[in-house]
Amino acid sequence: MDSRNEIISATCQVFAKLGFRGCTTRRIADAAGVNEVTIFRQFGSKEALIREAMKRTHSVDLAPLPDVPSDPESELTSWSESFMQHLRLRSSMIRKTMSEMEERPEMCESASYVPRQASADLCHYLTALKRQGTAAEKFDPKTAAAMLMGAIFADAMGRGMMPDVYPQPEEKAAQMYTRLLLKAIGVENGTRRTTTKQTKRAKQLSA
Amino acid sequence: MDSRNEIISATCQVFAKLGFRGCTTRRIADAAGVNEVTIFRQFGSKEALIREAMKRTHSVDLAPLPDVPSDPESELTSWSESFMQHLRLRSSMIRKTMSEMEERPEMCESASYVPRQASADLCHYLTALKRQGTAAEKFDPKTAAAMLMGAIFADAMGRGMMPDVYPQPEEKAAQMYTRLLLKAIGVENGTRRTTTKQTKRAKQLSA
DNA sequence: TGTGTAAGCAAGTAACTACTTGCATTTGTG
DNA sequence: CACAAATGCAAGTAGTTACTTGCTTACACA
Repeated sequence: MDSRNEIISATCQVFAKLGFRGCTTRRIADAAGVNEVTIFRQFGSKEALIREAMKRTHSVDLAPLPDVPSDPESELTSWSESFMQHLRLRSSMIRKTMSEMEERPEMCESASYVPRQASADLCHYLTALKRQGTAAEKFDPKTAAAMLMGAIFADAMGRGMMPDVYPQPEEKAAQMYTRLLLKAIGVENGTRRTTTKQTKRAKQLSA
Repeated sequence: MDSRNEIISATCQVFAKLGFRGCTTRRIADAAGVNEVTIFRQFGSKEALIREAMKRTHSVDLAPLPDVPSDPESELTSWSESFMQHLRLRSSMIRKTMSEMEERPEMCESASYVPRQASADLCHYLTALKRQGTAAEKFDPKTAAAMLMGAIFADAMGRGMMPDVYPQPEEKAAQMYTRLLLKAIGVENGTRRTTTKQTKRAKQLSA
């Protein structure tokens, strides 16, 4: 039972580094400190192994977004920061998955779970802001959500390749995108400073 | 000289579909309708071939953005649309390139040329809007540029995989992101309707 | 103490990889 | 016509790939 986990986590590492074709059973065995045959005895085939490994990788704990918004700027900022952090930590894996998906559509299902969930959560929150009247402008929640998530996604994927194209400092980027979005939908940045508790929570989440 | 071009364009196709490791000399030869040895006689090695092919792929004609903004909404929208179209047409190639870049950093230079250029152009335009006073809000041009480009990039990369996450209809998406950004930086959508000529140009560019 | 299960090891299979060699054929040019 | 360069074809090299087989070792549990 122990070797099984060893193999799966090794598979994730190797796959993130080299993609499907580069993720050979030999390399997995070496990384896992396991004999190559053990892989086939445990999982039957390379494909089955990778399928199994993908299931584990694509699961997350995203920062929650309250049902009724009370401090949009700090709530949204901490959500953005946790989303950004999630993407950054998995950027290699995400790049590989996106690249293989056309050739192996079955990977799509598990891979798209997180962004789908994030989009739904964010849409729900933005809709609440709109209904509350906190957001003064007319806007389409789905478009606004796609814009914020897109900005964060592109930053997480592209900054390593071209750091000068993205805002500085890196740690403030999520906040800066969030503020821009809030302005776009007409949310005043009169952050309710009474809710220090919430600000605290935001900070610990982004850490 | 003809077989050379045939081989290079075949390489681009195969690479976009299967990535570096999947882009075998056998497959390239088949796609080019050429004997495999011809590849080695012409280019010496697979690596040299792909290097050559990448040079050709990563070149573009992006819609120009005027030095002095006159109709921000239509000008920016047509730019966004052409940028989106460019990304969509090359989405497979871009995905593969992004995936291989960690393993083959030499590909980065040619691949990052277009987004760098686009970012510089957009920043320049947004700065002009700010200086003009057309943009009422305080904002960082680089952040704003990264946000619009990020939204467009994520849409171009992700819509095929999860269409329900992105705004509908697809053809209006670039415009919707652009409008949101303009609101964020405080540009009134009082499009100067006198400049019908410009609107026309915008439409033909996006077609 | 005996037994079953999971693991290691060594070796081997058939297919595929990048790349090479030798020779025949085409093609454009003087 | 003659010559050279570009290409095709058939075959082969050495390495890698996914996956298999047969046999041995180690450990848990009864």
